[in-house]
Amino acid sequence: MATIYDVAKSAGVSPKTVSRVLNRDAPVSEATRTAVEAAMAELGYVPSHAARTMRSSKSGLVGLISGAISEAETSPEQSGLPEIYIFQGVQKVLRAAGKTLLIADTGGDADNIPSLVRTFAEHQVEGLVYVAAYHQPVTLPEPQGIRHMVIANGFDAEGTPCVVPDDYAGQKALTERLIEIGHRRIAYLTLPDGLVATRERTQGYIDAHTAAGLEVDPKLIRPADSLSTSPEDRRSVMKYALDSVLALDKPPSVICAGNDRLALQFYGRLRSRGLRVPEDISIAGYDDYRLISETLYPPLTTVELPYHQMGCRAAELLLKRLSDDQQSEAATERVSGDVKWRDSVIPPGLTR
Amino acid sequence: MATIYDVAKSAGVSPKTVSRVLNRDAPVSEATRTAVEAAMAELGYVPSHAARTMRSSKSGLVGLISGAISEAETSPEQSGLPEIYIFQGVQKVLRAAGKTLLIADTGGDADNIPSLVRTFAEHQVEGLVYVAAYHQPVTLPEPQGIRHMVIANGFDAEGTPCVVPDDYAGQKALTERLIEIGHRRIAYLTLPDGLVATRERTQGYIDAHTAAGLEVDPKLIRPADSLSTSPEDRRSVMKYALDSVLALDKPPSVICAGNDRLALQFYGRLRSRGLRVPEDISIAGYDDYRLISETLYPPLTTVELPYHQMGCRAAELLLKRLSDDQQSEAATERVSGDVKWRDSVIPPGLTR
DNA sequence: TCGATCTATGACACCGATGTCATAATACGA
DNA sequence: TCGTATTATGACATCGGTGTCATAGATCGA
Repeated sequence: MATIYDVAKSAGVSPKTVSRVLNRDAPVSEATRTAVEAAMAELGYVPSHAARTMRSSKSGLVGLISGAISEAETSPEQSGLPEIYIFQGVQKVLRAAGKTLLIADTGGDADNIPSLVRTFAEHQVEGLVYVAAYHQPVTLPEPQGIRHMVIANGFDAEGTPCVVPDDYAGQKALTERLIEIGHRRIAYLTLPDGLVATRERTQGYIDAHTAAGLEVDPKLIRPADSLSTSPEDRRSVMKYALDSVLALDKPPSVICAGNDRLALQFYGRLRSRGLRVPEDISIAGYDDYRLISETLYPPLTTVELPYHQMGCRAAELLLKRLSDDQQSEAATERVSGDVKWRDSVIPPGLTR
Repeated sequence: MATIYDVAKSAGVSPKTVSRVLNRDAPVSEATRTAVEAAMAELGYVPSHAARTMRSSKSGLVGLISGAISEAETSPEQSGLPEIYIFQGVQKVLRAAGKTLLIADTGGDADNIPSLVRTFAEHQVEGLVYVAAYHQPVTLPEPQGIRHMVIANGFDAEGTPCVVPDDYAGQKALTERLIEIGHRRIAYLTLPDGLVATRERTQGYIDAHTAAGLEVDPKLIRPADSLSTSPEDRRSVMKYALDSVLALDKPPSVICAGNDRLALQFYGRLRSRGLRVPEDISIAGYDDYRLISETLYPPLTTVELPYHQMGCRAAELLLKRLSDDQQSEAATERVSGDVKWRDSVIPPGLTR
């Protein structure tokens, strides 16, 4: 690899002048600049980041850790997939700021984290982004010389800056629109009890009713998934929840599912019972997991989980901390996703 | 940050001795070693990778580029998701070898690639992994001073080493098992014409028949998806393919779908026609896209696309090239995935 | 007992950039 | 026309490690 000395010799100037051409940090005569640039092009010169890092002790690197950083034993979903959207968001923003992203995955074993952090420290990363698999509390390890950290899709007890989805607002917005088009019996078949998402979304569902002056029927709210690792258990919880609400005296005209995966299961079960979607009953999901929501027929009305956006915001939060340096007050940023209105929901009693 | 000099001073030895303790590349007396290690621990010393890189010109970094490196205008799927499994595989292997992974995403714009490659070159990456969105031909940019490259999930015309899924073997293995349990009328409703996967899998389907001494009925093979960007077009292709095979004089006893997404659509459409899965007709998918295959009821028999494995192999291929250095002959490595046998397939004519 | 060998350690230069300071050449104002 | 400010450039040290070579002591076989 050509160095700045090779370029200098080839252009007949000093290394320092080449450096000035590179960084435009001091005036260089037109003629010299041209000569230097020609030499760089001819030699295929690429500046060494390592040397720059050494001199400036600014590496231009940011680390990202994903995988098992959760407190929960098991994830309620075979997750991991949405993380890529977070990566992409983080990377896009960092790249625009001239940073480069280092990534590491714990491979499901949180014990790896200290070693990952150490590797990042050796590379002198300027900051670290932790990505949680789903909206949840996490415990971060000792920073080990890394000054700035942010959490994406999770939060911790120490008040580390973080970006989380606004589950409350999402379910509230969806519910409001359902009410608006006439639904009065809205079932909410949730993710497992105990999840942050379940808690927040349920509150959104309730508040939307209250705001519209409607009473909430607790019989319409049931968990349709469990944290069990047995698929059979989970399936039977799902069935039970669905059957329960359908068996009510006043059955729902629409079912909100805890996520698109549950919605997919509801499609199948409702059809096996001879119910048409949406003519006989409407369905809405959550996540906008497009492989499901756009593939189902009819396409699924759902609430987007703004993963990409969360990644972007997490990166921006980190960049702000890097430049401010002084520890600005901790921030929890809530990012809300749009309601994706598709054909699985129609006004009650309407046959298309 | 503490440096090797700080440690040396604190331990009362020379910097070089500290370096020896770090690298174990020369004998150091027990007493000195202990003193140095104590000093390192006390100061929280972390060696600077930048300094090492500079001295040794070995960065320990490997770059990964994903996103639009395809020749195809649009991906037939909203893809991107499986890439994360490839990432994880690559990262796992690299990490075990002491390398650190830099990632960048083109954000769908192939024009970004040269700039990404340059950034990687500045960081003196030792090699580069390109990840294609699906099994396809790709065109790589000029390496720009990067010596070693491999492609995961794709291949190019120049014979760059690459790792691809063994689509032929996958579909062949699935078809063989279907024949084995008694199916004789096996429909194959494929991904869009023109894809590598379609070509190879169809051949696998045909060869499985031939090997079993069965005739292939071309009416049973139809594309059920198109490269159109319009969801309506794609849906009507799917419907037409399904309706055609069902309307045959001798209709199929099992339908193989080009992927799990299509299988999901077939579940819905078959049920709307009053057909039960698998009692009236069996269905198999491809990809083992678990969010779909394990969520559907009955769970979907499908062929795994070994993304994780491909990532691992790609990284191993790269590592081998890094250590050999001499350009070993180009390799195309085919990785095959297992058939995941689930409840959506039963022998023909059998009612459970 | 003495040269040969080995062990443990340090001095010093160097990797490739860039900050600091010095200086020659040029421009400018009185 | 002369002193001062400005422009353009280079010499040199430095960032934090490690390769090379030198050297003081210890060990050992004859």
